[in-house]
Amino acid sequence: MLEMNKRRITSKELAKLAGVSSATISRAFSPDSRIGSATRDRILAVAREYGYQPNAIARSLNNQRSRLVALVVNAIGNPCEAEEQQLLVHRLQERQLLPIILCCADHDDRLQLMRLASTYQVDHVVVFSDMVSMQDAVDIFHTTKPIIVSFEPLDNEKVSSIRIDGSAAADEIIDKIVGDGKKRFAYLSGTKSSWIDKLRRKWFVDALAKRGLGLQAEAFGDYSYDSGFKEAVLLLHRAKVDAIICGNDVMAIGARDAARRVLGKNTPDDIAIVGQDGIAMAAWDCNDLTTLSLDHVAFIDAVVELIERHDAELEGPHSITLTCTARWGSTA
Amino acid sequence: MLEMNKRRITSKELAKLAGVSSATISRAFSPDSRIGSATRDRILAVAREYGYQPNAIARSLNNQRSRLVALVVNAIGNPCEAEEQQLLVHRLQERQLLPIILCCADHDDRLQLMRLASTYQVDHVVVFSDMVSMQDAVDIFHTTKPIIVSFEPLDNEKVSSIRIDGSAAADEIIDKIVGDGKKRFAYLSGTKSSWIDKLRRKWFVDALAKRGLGLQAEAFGDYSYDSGFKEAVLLLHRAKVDAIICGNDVMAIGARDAARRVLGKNTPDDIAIVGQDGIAMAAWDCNDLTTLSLDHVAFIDAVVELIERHDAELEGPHSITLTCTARWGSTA
DNA sequence: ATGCATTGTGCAAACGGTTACACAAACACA
DNA sequence: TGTGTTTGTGTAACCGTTTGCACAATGCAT
Repeated sequence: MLEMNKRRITSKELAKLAGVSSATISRAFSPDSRIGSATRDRILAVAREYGYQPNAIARSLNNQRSRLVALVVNAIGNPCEAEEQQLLVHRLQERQLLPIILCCADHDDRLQLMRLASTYQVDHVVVFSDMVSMQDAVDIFHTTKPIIVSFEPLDNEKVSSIRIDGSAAADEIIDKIVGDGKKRFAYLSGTKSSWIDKLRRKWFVDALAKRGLGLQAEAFGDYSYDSGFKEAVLLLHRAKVDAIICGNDVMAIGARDAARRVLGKNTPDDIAIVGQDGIAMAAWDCNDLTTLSLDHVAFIDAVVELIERHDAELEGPHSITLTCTARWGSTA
Repeated sequence: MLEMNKRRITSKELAKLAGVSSATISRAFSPDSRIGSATRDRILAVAREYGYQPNAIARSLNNQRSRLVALVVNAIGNPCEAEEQQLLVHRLQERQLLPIILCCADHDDRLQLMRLASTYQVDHVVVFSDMVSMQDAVDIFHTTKPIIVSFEPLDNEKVSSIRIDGSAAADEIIDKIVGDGKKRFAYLSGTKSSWIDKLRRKWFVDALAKRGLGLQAEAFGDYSYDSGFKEAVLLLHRAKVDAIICGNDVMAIGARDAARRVLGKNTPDDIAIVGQDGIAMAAWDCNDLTTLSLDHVAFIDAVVELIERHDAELEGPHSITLTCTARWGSTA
């Protein structure tokens, strides 16, 4: 049983116990370094006995490599991001990389936070949030390996990006809805300043335009269920629409509830409702949402690929494009 | 504009630029250290100019204080934890503490992961997951400040804990359901090995026992919507019950959907369904769940209080007890 | 003028590892 | 037996800070 409250043993102390120098201890813990296998085994045995583990902080200082990854996210609870976050965290951990979560609603706080994380010499930065200016991120993390950003492209030697293309899927969805006889569309955006939201909106607006249609009404929420509910109520009172395209799935669920509960309109007959993201909850029986969805696994695969590319010093930022697909539910 | 790809400037280099020693640089960045205010101002100005920020890794090595906090969680996406995680992350960040997320389903991986995090000399450990043995956690993190564990009590000088008491609320809920004429109860557990799940189950079993009732049937899920749905179907085919108490809200939503969709039974008339956690989604119009809920803010307040207690070296582990309340919805 | 706190700064030794370099021992080959 | 390569280990410098100690300069009371 290890003693409590005792300082962790250092390599120098272990060296004395094993009758070697601290350099040899270090080598015993570095996979491919010149060391006799007998010595290594003996050291590892003694290390286990005394509970020795190399201090990652000291190691990082020397290596210039912290194995820390900053994850900049909008929110942790939000299901649209959570599934991806979860996946990414697992993939990082498999690679012995530790994720530091930076999560902050307020703009200035976010900058402060990124500055703080940058002092920890993180090896990589993944920006999931489209609320942070890439230029700010680059300025703050200019000493790390390239930054990976989910969406917003920025022409900079430090930024690798993942582009999302949902235009084809939006086209299919609009096609179906128009085929069902709907004509009066509304778009319910996420946050106003969101880059990705503008992009998503464009896919649908373009798809409508192809058919000579436009938006009859528009509103802005904040990606939350409550905002979806509230804005849908206002929207439906304000304008006569028979289809609402929402900025994400959670707002779509809110809008669906609002239509049903407050206006007595049911999907898909009275009104069509479309989400975006393709989160698991969208497929739940009680929701069964029609949604423009992105393959989360493919997305995270892409992020991991970019990280590995950076790790391998195959620098030069890179860009990967992913295509969305439609998930057909009973709401449109 | 800062130059790209350039090594971060060090305190020694900045010292040269400012015409002082690196010790003085350090003092300029330490709030209460003996330094002339003129010198400090000059240094901060030069630092800003060259984009200097003290290297937190080096600082941690020296200080024996990393300002890193390990958060051991079951999953990131799971809404029951996500709300708390989100809150805690914010509170930590306010205190300039950076959270490292450890998230892992598999038992052995989890131990590996905790060992990895422990090499980063985290200052605090918060265990949100009831899937990890506290004894393992203590063995691994025996050099950090006391561990904070959400639920499972362990009599150890390194463990502070937060106890949850839901017995009174369970009593109220059972009272209401029995008053509505229901008699045949089932309990749908979360994971089998979960400590907290056993506790929650006990609250309800005790409340039933008080009224001379027992469980007619029982099943085990994994806290997910899908498992709630599937297990409820099996359960309702297997046994005649008119009330299902679920281990968390998400399973309750799954069970409600299963009852309605597969069996054609509606809440609360045909069957009563109760959740636990009190997540935001439970209050959504489409769910409106009756649930035994915990005040997340109070919970995180308690966690933060324990962390500050440890930080202030008012050591000695401490224990805080929180009481759950009932949230009344239309499902029971 | 003298002594004595007080204040501001530099020097150098930590903190706990890694690694370039040096060197001895072991082995190869003629 | 000597030369050359390989292998395993130790020495010491370094990674970028913090901080105890020493010391000069300043202020203040005699």
